[in-house]
Amino acid sequence: MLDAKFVRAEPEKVRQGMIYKNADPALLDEFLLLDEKRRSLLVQVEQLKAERNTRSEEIARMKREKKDATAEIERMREVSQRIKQLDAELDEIERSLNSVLMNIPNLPHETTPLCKDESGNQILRYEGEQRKFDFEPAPHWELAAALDIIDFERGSKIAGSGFVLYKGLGAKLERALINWMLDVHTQEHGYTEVFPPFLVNRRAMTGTGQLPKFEFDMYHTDKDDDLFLDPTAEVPVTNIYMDEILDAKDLPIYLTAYTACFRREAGAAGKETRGLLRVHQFDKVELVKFCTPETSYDEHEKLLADAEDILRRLKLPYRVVLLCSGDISFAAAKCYDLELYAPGVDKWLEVSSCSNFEAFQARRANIRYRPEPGAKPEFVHTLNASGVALPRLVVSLLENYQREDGTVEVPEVLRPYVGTDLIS
RNA sequence: GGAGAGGUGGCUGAGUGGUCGAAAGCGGUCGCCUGCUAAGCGAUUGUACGGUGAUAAAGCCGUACCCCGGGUUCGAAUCCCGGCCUCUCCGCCA
Repeated sequence: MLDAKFVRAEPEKVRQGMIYKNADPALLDEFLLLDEKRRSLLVQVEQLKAERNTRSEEIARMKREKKDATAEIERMREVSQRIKQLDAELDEIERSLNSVLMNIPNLPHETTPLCKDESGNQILRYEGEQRKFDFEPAPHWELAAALDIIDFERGSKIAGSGFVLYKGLGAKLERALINWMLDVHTQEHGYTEVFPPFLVNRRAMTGTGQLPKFEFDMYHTDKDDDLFLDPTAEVPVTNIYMDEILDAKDLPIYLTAYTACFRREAGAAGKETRGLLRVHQFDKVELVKFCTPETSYDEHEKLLADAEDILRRLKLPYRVVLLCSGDISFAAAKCYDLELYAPGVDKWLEVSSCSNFEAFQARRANIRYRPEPGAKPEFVHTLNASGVALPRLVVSLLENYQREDGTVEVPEVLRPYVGTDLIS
């Protein structure tokens, strides 16, 4: 969330940012009104409480001196009643205030293009060679079915549409990609591997910004547990340091994690979701960084490079897109997308979002650091990138590495992990 | 799942209704001392919110916070209820 003091001091900046992020600025007006109310009520309650405290001391003194305090106690009863009333009112206002603030998005960074829809996205560059085919490239679902490495029908049978059963070398390819990506990030990019819970509680989900706005997008266990399935490893990993004060000398912290990711993707169906393009459960290797505000935009560029490195080593054609204000997520200030080309479906597929959240998540999750010993704690900046998401990577890989006979070559870097150079 | 113990400041740990934002120690910061290091001496040392200060800072004032949420009471770290978490023992289980 945004800093309430900042919102109060610079409402017009907030309003502009909200408009460009397609948020309703009425929320801002509501905030300002409630904030005003809260402060005037707070002053009243605190005065009464100050009175209660001094009179309470007085009563204690009288009792010690064995004097009769009945009259004083009688008057205190009224004061306490009044406090109880005002406290209840205040509590309600604070609840609404908080809920309003939680629904105000992060503001776009100055380098994020301002535009209300995706037409403002900027394709920064194309990388890698587009393969020239001398035959018609098949879509991945045909390749996978013929090779018997992915069984879409049986996945649906046991869980529902959007759930995939990998089989044989398909399963092994999935595992190989996960292991290889983790190895690259830990051994060459300086990340520490973590393996977090796949379910998280409401607090964690709120910390990274998925809640309260997007509850409907997530799988949720019953009311007794009130747990959510990770939609991305960003959630458990970013919240590792929830309510902690980190030491400045430990920053930046680089973490990488594999998790399965679960998304309801409600309402999505049809052509865009065929095969592996959009599924309810998928694997992903995630990169998460915690750093100081001064370094976060440098770290953001490095993060992008780390994610890109995966695609480069696999020798797949991709492009880098700078997202505009209207297309970046609720919690992000700036975001690059990496899109892989898939010749079988002839599409650019998003396989990574590389975002800087600045202090937005840290403020919600209460993740701070002490710039130097004795100094006041400040909020860290958090960043994350997919490094990368598997299904669409597999799509691009199968479709780019296919041969005319329907077999698929294994990219060189993966051969030690898959144990073969050809899927046939 | 059953039985028990417990959750207090950055950490350890005292505190069973008013004089407690909380003893003591450790750690941190500043100063002194010391040829260096270690030790020693003195002082200081939580956070949030609000008021005032010029909706700058310092300062000053106030309120809240002893796991969380309720309750009892004129008054709660302390008593009562619910929840969460940790530990020990038993049971169950991969």
